[in-house]
Amino acid sequence: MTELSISTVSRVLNGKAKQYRIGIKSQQKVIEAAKKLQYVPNHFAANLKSGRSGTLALIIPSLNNPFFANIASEINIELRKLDYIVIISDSNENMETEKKEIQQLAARNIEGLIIVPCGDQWIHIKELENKGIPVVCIDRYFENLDIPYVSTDNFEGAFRATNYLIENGHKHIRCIQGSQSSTPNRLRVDGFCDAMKKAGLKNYEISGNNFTFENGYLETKLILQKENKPTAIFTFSNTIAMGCIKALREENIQIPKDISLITFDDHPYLDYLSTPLSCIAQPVSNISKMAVQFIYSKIQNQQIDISQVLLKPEMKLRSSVNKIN
Amino acid sequence: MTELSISTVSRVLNGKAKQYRIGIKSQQKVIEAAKKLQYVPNHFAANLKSGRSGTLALIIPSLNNPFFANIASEINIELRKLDYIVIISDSNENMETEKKEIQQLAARNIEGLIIVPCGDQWIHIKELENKGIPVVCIDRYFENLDIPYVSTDNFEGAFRATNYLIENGHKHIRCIQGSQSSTPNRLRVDGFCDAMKKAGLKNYEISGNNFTFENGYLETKLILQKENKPTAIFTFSNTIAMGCIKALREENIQIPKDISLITFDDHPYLDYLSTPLSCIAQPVSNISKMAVQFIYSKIQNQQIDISQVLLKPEMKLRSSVNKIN
DNA sequence: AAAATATGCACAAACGTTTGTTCATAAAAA
DNA sequence: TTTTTATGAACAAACGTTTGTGCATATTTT
Repeated sequence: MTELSISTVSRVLNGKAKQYRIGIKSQQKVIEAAKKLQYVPNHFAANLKSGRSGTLALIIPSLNNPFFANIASEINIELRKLDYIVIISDSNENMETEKKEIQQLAARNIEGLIIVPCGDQWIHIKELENKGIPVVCIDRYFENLDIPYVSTDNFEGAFRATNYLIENGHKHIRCIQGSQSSTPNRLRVDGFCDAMKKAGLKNYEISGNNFTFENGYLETKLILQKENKPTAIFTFSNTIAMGCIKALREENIQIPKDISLITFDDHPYLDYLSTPLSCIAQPVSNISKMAVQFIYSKIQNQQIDISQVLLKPEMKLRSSVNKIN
Repeated sequence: MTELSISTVSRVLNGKAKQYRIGIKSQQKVIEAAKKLQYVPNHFAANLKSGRSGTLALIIPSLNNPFFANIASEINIELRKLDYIVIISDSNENMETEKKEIQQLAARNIEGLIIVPCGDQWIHIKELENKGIPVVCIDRYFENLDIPYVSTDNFEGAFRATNYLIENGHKHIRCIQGSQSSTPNRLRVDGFCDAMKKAGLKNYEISGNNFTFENGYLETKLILQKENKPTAIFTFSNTIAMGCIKALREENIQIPKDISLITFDDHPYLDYLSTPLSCIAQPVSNISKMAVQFIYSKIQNQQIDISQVLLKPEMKLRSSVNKIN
């Protein structure tokens, strides 16, 4: 068609015309022909040769959780801007699934992985990194492991939320936590306990074991069984909060009249709940953008001095916390 | 390592041992060695040769919309079960983005595409199909085009919702619609108008032009400006409904005391809103599963007799519609 | 005018598999 | 024993690019 060799075409289309001194005329011929024929290069062949796949992977625990869906959306959009395609995997909060996904992804020569690890194991993740594939953790991460991460300052978030409750006169507070094996959860526990201790308060308890609706529902039911009900509940995720609200509603407990509620994670809907819910909002957009920046730097072998970052959360006060006494 | 040829290894690992009569012993050797060396085949090379990429694509208008996130999640999980990897793209409700994505995906030799088309153009989609890549539309689709689709029976959904309002004594109803270029929207309009006409009601109007929060907000504001306020509003999506609620709240209009509200699309949160919202719930899970089944059949060149399906929606009554007069 | 240099492009190897074919050897049939 | 058939595994081409190298031809320098 162009009567030019394959290599010439390849170089022009890859913008290496100058480097290989392809004449202007030839370039135009190639570009024209490519348009006319609607030529799309075969990525597989290209990648096979070049080793670059133009593909990144994102593993999150559940696309159904709006918090993660939000992250996925942001990351997806950011990476497209950089001309990467992203494969989104749903580990379903299941360690085995996560491991299998990573295996599969490795076979697809992904250039990097952004992951919200779903458990406390990290060997498989570290192994991937050892193969030279950059990894960045978001939201959940591993302290003392030299994998870059971007997350919220969970300690501070929990600390502030708890203090807010305390300032409003609450002395008996219950926490419903998520997965105990996750670092953010641990830090939230620490932040909560710290605030309570500093205030000299001892009437608190932490229960729960999962970032799920069910966990929130069940634990709240349990809390409501007891004689001595708390004046406030602090849930560690939006899913837990929803379960909690369901249980409270079933037992005819009013928020915040009977029990105050504050939660981690924001969502547009929270404004429209029967009682608009106060929360600790994580900087999802910035977390996503920074994670993308990290992975991109690593792919390009750029050194990044600081690669373990905690961003400040924002407390959004609505009307789910009552001032008492 | 195994002292066997590459081809033998390939065949064993691809389960074609029997077909090519590879001895049991050799098979074991290969499998052992593969394990020991943690061998992962290079998909690019494999796909280059075989033409099969093991990759499907999903294009949706916005991951941030819980309705689509839900679909994405379901489809993702279903396709993983079939050993496919799925690339999720966010067209951002933008036609140009959608076209570009399709181009990019084609270059990646996807074996099929499931898409929620974001506009009224379909040439680029048809072109993809003409290249031999199976396409299935979900939610939004094109009538009179022979591309398979799975969606909700939007006419019936709107018809039933409207009738429900009418049965509750509403005579002055306003609709806030989404993108007029989409088939589901058109059918919802039809369903709504049909129900009104059949009831002999003439006091209705349809406004709006987008499945967005802002559209819902703005149109509601406009509606509230008028002298003659409707007794009920019917929004055509969850996003529109949220915008509508915000506007109503700002103007101190109570649901359902002052104005009743019913919407398309369900969401767990709807139960916990200040006024739990009645809705037409789309069978998301079934839509997703059927779409996967369609695309899988087409990939395997199986004939499917019926490939354009509308599934029945479910009306979920909560408490946002008042009985009047 | 000859030599040196710059310019433009094609050749061919390589990437890591898959797969049709061939070839050797072992077992079965004649 | 010889011929036929079954069994097992290697050979080599091909997939569609990328990229190092080399060979002309054109241009500049001496």
